[in-house]
Amino acid sequence: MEIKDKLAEAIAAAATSAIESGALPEAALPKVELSVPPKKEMGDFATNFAMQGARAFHKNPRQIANEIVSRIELAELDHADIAGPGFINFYLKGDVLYDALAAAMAAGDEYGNLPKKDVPPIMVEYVSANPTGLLHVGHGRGAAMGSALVNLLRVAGYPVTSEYYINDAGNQIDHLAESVNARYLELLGKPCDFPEDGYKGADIIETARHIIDRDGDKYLAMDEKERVKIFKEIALKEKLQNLKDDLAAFHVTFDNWFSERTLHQGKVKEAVEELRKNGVIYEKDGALWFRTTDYGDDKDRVVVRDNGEPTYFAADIAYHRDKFERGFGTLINIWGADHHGYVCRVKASLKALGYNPDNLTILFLQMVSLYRGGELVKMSKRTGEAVTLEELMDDVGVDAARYFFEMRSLDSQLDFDLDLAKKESSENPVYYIQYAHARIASIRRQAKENGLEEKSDVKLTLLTDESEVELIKKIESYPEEIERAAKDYAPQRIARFAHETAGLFHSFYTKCRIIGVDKELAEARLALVIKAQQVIRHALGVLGVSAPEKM
RNA sequence: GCGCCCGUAGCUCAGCUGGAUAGAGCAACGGUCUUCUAAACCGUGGGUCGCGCGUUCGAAUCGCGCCGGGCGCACCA
Repeated sequence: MEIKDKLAEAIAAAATSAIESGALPEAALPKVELSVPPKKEMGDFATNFAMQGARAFHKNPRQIANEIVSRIELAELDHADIAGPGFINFYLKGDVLYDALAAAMAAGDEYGNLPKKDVPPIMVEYVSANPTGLLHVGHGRGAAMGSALVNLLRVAGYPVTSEYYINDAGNQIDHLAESVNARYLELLGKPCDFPEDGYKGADIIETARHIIDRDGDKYLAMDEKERVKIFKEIALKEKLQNLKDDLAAFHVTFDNWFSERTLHQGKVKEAVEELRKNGVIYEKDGALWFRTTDYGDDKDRVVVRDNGEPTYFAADIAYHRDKFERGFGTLINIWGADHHGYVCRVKASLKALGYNPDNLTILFLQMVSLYRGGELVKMSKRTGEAVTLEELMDDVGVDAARYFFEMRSLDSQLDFDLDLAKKESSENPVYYIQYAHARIASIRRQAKENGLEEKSDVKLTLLTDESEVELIKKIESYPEEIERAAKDYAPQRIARFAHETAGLFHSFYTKCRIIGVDKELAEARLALVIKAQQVIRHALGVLGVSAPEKM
C-alpha cells in the first residue's frame, strides 16, 4: 500500500478513536483528502479533514485537528502539526521519499504506465475532416490533442480505440468529384462552368493533373456522368491518402478508419426505423422529421429529405448507435467549436434509442490564430487559403507544432506564435524540455567515459540537496498526474508537467555535479537523472513529441 | 433573441471535484560560463482573478444577474 493511503487510514482511525473516547461527538466522518502542501516547509502531506469536519462535529477546525494529531499513529510519520485555519501537516520520516524513488526506479521504462483498468472500452473519434481539401491548422490542433488524449488514456490503463470518421458519402463528395471534373476539363482546354458549390483549392487542380499525368485525356470520350463517377473514386482515394500521410507525418495514426458509406448499406435505415418505432419520427412536407424538441432542442430536425436522401444527421445517428453496438461504453468526440449547436440533437438521438447520453462526451476545440512578427496570419502565402497543417509542419517542425497545441486546453482560443515556436532557446518550451532530455543523455555518455557505472543499488539517501529533493518529489508525483490528467481528458497537464520536470532538472544540473564528486554520491545522482530522463521521455511520448539524445 | 466557449501580471496562458501568501512562460531589469551542452541557472519588479450579488468557517474555483470577446442557430457537412 502506498504511504498516502496508509496515512489516510491513520487519520480516519484517529478520528474514530477520538469519537470512541468522547473527545469528538458521534458523527459521520468526512472523506479524508490528502494534498501536497504548496510549500515544502509545510510538510509532505496535508489534509483539510478538520475543516471539512467542522460542521459535522460542531467544533472549530483547530480543536478537531488537535484531537487527530494527538491520536494519530503511523510508523512512517515523524510528526504532524496544525497550520492556518485548521490544516494538518504531516512530516514523514526521511526515508519514505527514497523508498518511493527506489520503487519508481525499479519500474524502469514502465514507470508512468498505470495498471489496466477493468472498464468498458473507450472510443476517441477525432479530426474526421472531410476528404475534400487539405488539413488546416485547426485540424492540427484537434489531431495533436486527440492523439495525445488517446496516448494518455492508454498509459493510464484505459482500453481505448481511436477512430477517424470518413465523410465519403453525400453532397460534398459529389461536389468534390464535380470540381475535379471541372479542373480536368479546364486543364485539357475544354470549356466548362465551375460548379457553384465546388472546391476551389489548389489541391483539386493537383488531383486533376495527376489524373491527366496517369491516364491522359481518355476520360474525355466518356459520358460526363460516368466520368464524374470515376473521378469521385479517384479523388476520394487520393484525398484520403493525403490526409493519412499528413497525419502520419504529424505523429497521428488511427486504429480505425470508419467509412460513412458503410452506414448507408442498411444501418441508417435501421436507425431511422428504430426511432420511428420509438415514436419520435413524423412526416411533414414530404420529409421525415425527428422530434428532437422532446429532448430540449430548439426545433425538430429532418432525417430523411423530401427527395428520399437521408441527411448527414441521420448518418450520424446511425454512426453513434453503431459505436455503442460495437461495445464501446464511453464515447469521446473532438469537434470544432462551430459544431456545438449540433450536440443537443445527437444526444437526443442517443436518448431516443435507449442509450445514456452521458456516455458521450464531446470536447470542443476553439479557434487557432497564427501570429508572425506580432501580426495575425490569416491566409497561406502559397495557396491564398487557410494555412495548412503541412505548411505549419514545414515552418516550425512537428515537435513544436504538437507541443504548442498541447500546452493549451482545447476550450480556449489559441494564439500560436510562429516565431516563438521556431526559436531554438529557452523561450521556446518545447526546446527547453527536449534540451533537458538531451543534456541527461550527454551526462550519461560522459559518465561512461569517466568510468562511472549506471547502477541500480545506489545510496539514494545521499540525495539531500534541495534541488535533488524537489526533483525526486516531482518524479514521484508522475503516476498521480497521469491519473488525474486522464480522468479530466486533459493532455495539457502532461505538457505542463514535462516543462516543470525539465525546469527542476535544469536547476539541479546547475547546482549539483555528477562527474567528479564522491563515487557513491555520483552514482546516486546518475541514477536520479536517469530516472528524470525516463519520466521526461515518457511524458514526451504521451505528447507525441520526440526526445532527442543530442541537440 | 436563444445556446456553447472564454475573460487571471504589459503579452500568451495554467490553476476551477472550494482551502494556506493566486502560479508559469514571454517581455523588462540585475547577476552567473577554467569543470557533465549558457538551447542553462539565480534574483528583482509586476495582480480590484471582467463587474455585482449570493452560498460557505473559507470563493479565481460553486449559483444567479450584468458587461466584454469568439462561435453557432440548414431538408450543408
